This record gives sequence, C-alpha cells and structure tokens, in this order.
Amino acid sequence: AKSTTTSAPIKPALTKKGSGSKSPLRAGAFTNTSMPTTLELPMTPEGCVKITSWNVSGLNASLKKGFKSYIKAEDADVICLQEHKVSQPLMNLVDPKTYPFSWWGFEKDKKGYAGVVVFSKTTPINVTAGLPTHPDPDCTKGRIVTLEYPTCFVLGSYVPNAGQGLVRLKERMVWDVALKEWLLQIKAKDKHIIWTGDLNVCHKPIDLRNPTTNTRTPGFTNEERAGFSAILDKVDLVDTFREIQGEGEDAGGQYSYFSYRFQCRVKGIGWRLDYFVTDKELYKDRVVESAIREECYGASDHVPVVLVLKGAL
Amino acid sequence: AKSTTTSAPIKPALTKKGSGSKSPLRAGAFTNTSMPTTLELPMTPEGCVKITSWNVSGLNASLKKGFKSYIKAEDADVICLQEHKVSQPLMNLVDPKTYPFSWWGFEKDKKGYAGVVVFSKTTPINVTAGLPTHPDPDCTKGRIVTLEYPTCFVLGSYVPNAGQGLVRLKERMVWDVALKEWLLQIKAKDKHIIWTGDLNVCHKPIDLRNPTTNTRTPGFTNEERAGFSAILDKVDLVDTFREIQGEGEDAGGQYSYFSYRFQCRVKGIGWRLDYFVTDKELYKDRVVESAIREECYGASDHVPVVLVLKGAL
DNA sequence: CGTGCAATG
DNA sequence: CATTGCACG
Repeated sequence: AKSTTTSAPIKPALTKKGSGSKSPLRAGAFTNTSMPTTLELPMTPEGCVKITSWNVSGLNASLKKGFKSYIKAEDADVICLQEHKVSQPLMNLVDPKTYPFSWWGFEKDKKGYAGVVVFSKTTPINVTAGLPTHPDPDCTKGRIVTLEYPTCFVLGSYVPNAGQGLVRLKERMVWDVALKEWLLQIKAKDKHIIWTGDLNVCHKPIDLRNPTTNTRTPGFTNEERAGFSAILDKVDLVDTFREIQGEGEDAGGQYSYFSYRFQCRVKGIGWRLDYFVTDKELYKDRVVESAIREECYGASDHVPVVLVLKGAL
Repeated sequence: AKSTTTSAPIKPALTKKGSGSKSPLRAGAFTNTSMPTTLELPMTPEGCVKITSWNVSGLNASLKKGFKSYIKAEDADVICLQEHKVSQPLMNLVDPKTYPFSWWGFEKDKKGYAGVVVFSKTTPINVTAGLPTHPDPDCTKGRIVTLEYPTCFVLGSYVPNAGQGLVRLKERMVWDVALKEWLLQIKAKDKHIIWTGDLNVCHKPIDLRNPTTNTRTPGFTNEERAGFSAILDKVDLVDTFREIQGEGEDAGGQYSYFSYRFQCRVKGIGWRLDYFVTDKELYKDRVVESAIREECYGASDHVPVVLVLKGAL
C-alpha cells in the first residue's frame, strides 16, 4: 500500500502545489466519488512525524468504503478521527501493535452521534478528555481530547456545528471561548500546540467555493469566523495550510468537505473545515507539510488532512 | 410481460400442484432472493377475474426491487396491497387507465407504518374504510377496506401483528372479534365474501415450516389461531388455498412469507400468512385457483397470493 | 444525500 | 435483516 518511490524533501509543501483558480474545477482536481482502489501516498520523510485528522462520518459505514486502505496507505504516527458515531470502541480498527495507544470519546446520552477517537504510535505523557474550561465539561468528552507529548500538545477535536437555522450558534460561541481559554492554559506550559480536527468553520472566503451565498450557513457566519480569528489572535496560532498556501488568486479551491447533497463533489463545491492550527514557532521551525488528501474521498463526506513535522512529538 | 402461451383450463388449481414434502426444500422449490428478471405468469382464464394480494413491506423500497414487473405480469383485476408505508398516495403506481379505481388507507398518527391500498379495473358500488365494528374505527382505516361489487364483497386487510413478546395480543384479539362482527354484518346482505390480505396468522401446523418452536411467536399462538378458526366457523368461510391443497403429507411447504433474517428464504423456512378466505358457495361454484406466487420473492419479504374466480365480481 | 438510531416486523 | 421516520450534518 505504501509507496516506496517517494523520498520527499524536507520542506515539500512550502512549494505550493495542487492549487488553482476558483473556476468550477481546478485543473487536475479530483472528482472521484468513491475511494480509489489503489491508494499510494507519500511516505513520511525521514526524521519526521505525521499526524492525520479525518471526520469519518460514521466508522461502520466508512469501514465498508475503504477506511482501512487509507489508514494503511497514510501510515501516520497519530490518527485523529471525528464523528465515529459508534457507542463502543471498535477493535482492530488499526493494528494495535503499530498503535498501542488509543483513546475513545463518546457523546454523553446521544448514541450514534459525534464522538472522537485518537490512535498513536507513541504513548502520550498525559491525556485530557473534553474541555475542562467548558461550563459543562462532561458534554465535551465526545468532542475533544488533548494528548500531551514531550514537545507538544496535540488536540483532536470535533467542534460543535451551529445547526440548521443556527439554533446552536450560541452554544458554539460558548465552545469557542472555552477552547480559547483551554489553549491559553496549556500554552502556559511552554510546549508547542497542534490543534486539529473538524473545526466546523471556514475562516475566510477563500476557504469555501461559494462564500457569498453562505454567510448565514453554519460554518461561515461572522460569529464563527470571528470566534476562530479570536483563538488564532489571542493564543497566537496559525492556520498552517493557509499560511503555506497564502491567500493569492491561485491559492483557493482546495477543500476538505464536499456535501453528499447536490452532487457537490463532482461539481467541486467544497468547504475547508479540517485544519492543523499550530503555534508560530512550531510552524516556522518544524512544519514540513500541511495537506488535504482530496483524492481520498468516498469513505466519508470529509477527506483526511495531514501535517508533517520535523523531529519527534 | 404477460405470457400469451398459456390458456389455463377452468379449474387448474383443483389439481394440486407445486406441493411437496416438509423436507428442507420441496423439489423444484423457488429459492430466489431477488425478483426474477423475466416474469411470465399465467393469463387470467377467459370469463374469469383475478384478485391479487401482496404485502409489499414498503412501497418505495418495493418499487426499486421489481414491484411494477409483478403488477404488469399478473394483470389482476383487483390489486390489494398491504404495508405500503407511505404517507401520501403514490401516483402512477399502476396504470390509471387500466385501474381507474384506487383507494388508499393510512395509519392514524403513524407515518411510514402499515397502510393498505387497493386498485380495481372496475369501480366498486360502495367502499367502506376501516372496521366499523371496531371500538376505535379510526385506527383501522390504514388496515382494512371493504369493496362492494355487484356479486360480492372484497375485503383487503392487514391484520395487526401481536408484536414482540405478544405485547399487542389483546388488541389483536379485539380486532379478530370486530372483524368477525363486520363479516357477519355484510354476510347478511346476501352477497359473496372474499376476505384477503396479510392475515398475520398461520392457521395450522402445516402452514409454517417450524410449528413446534413457534407456539409463542406472533402469528402462531393458540389465541390467534383460535381467533381465525372462530371467524371461519361463525361466518361459515373457508381458507381457499388449504381447501384446495388439503392437509395431507404432501400438502405443506408452500409459504407466502420468508423472514429476511437467518437466510430463511434460501432455507425454505416460511409462513403462510396471506390468504383468500371466501364463503363456501363462492368457493364451490366459482373458485378456479388459489395460489401463492412463490417465485415472485425479492421485492418484499412476502410474495403475492392470487385468487381466480369464474364470472364477474 | 448520507450517517446513525428507534420502532416495527 | 429488512422497512420506515427522525435528528443531524
């Protein structure tokens, strides 16, 4: 499954690639609607670690549609999954020898809803379930986990959706504030921060295909965008993918989510909802690549995103 | 779709056929699990009418699995369907020119549940929705309709299931009594009676593959069997299929329902739940055939049953 | 247009 | 092992 032909340079992503105009379909864009039968992904470069984040939109369904082929092909050091939607840990989802550490989070009192899980090749020093700074921390345990490694914190998260008609926009804003507080608390511990997951926000117009018609759609309201901006500003973090790609004319058109409805995938109508957000030092000194695995569509309505870092976690 | 090669004799079914031993699979038994791609069924004999009854287990699903090919191949004069599970009439389910009459019954306050519908080439004199003799007649309108034709009443029905753990066995017994009363009322009008549908009962051990292990399973309790017996006795009706086939060693093994579970279809583990029950005079003088369309499996967990009658309705 | 659940059979 | 509606996205 793994390609042995690629021996990536240390900073490949910093040479922008795969981007294109905002025209209906970027040149060479992927429009497959099911997982490719053979999946070859670049090896993790020597001396680097790779983290992947993927909203699987239901593990049981994803398993039938190529989940494992992606996991094997990517061979990430840390795997963060969102919306597993199972009510018990699934065994042998990943090879337990390769990933001795796993942590499952479940939504309180709502079976088959949300849920995050992380796997890791190395065992973290410490694990924090949920958002301790949230007014109702118990209700966040299915949505976020903080893994402490020697050099950094890795946060795998599934940020609450504001809901149809924005009925849960207030709860979302409460979450954003609580998360900001939590990030400030762990930042005080003088370790690097890697915040990943389905953040359920498009930060800027460049991050979705149709910004003008979606200003009151969950994920692109001013409130959510401001909430995200505030976190980046106050905690002094950067959106690694955007930082690398820039905001120029040719930087758009790469998305991590394509609605199952209206044939959005084939039409290239997507949203960038899945991120790797890091502190600036880590970004500057250690980030090698921040990429969207757009070709890995079909086992979910989201595709995985990956971050490659120099050094160890 | 219709076969023009068959010119059936007037009383074909009275020569028993298709029956066999109760051994795991009857010789020549159908074990297809999806609708046959080409479906040829005998034409209605000259001077006869044909009625079909079919529990479709969800019309929308059935439509995707060959519903229309059966309807066309059978070309019945009256079509009685049960468990349509839609909340509004579906248009063009059958050709409205061929079947100018239709009547839809919906379960009160329970969308996507039960529901009967009838189509007829000739328009009945009178239509009675539901069971007027029932303590709560409104709650029976999704389950039974009585069509009055010049020479007979045709009742299309979906008899309430006693439920898991027999939690609704009492309601079922109330229904059975109410139906008996209703049949006695219409019998007083000196017309023939044809009661059809998914009657949700196996009358005798011969009517299901595993009688001994199912004495407390809904559909084969003493209470339900006695309720059915009482109707036949008190209203003086006969189970046409059993009357023709008899109760001998070779008469079993023909079923109208095969659970989706446990590969019952392939194993030939079935139940005869769908009937044509008539008054004895009609049976003696006019019934030509009472058959189970066992080959028409796959668009539902039930197969259609048909009755062929001499003369007009 | 998908995921999951719950009720129903 | 199917069907449906529902909540959610």
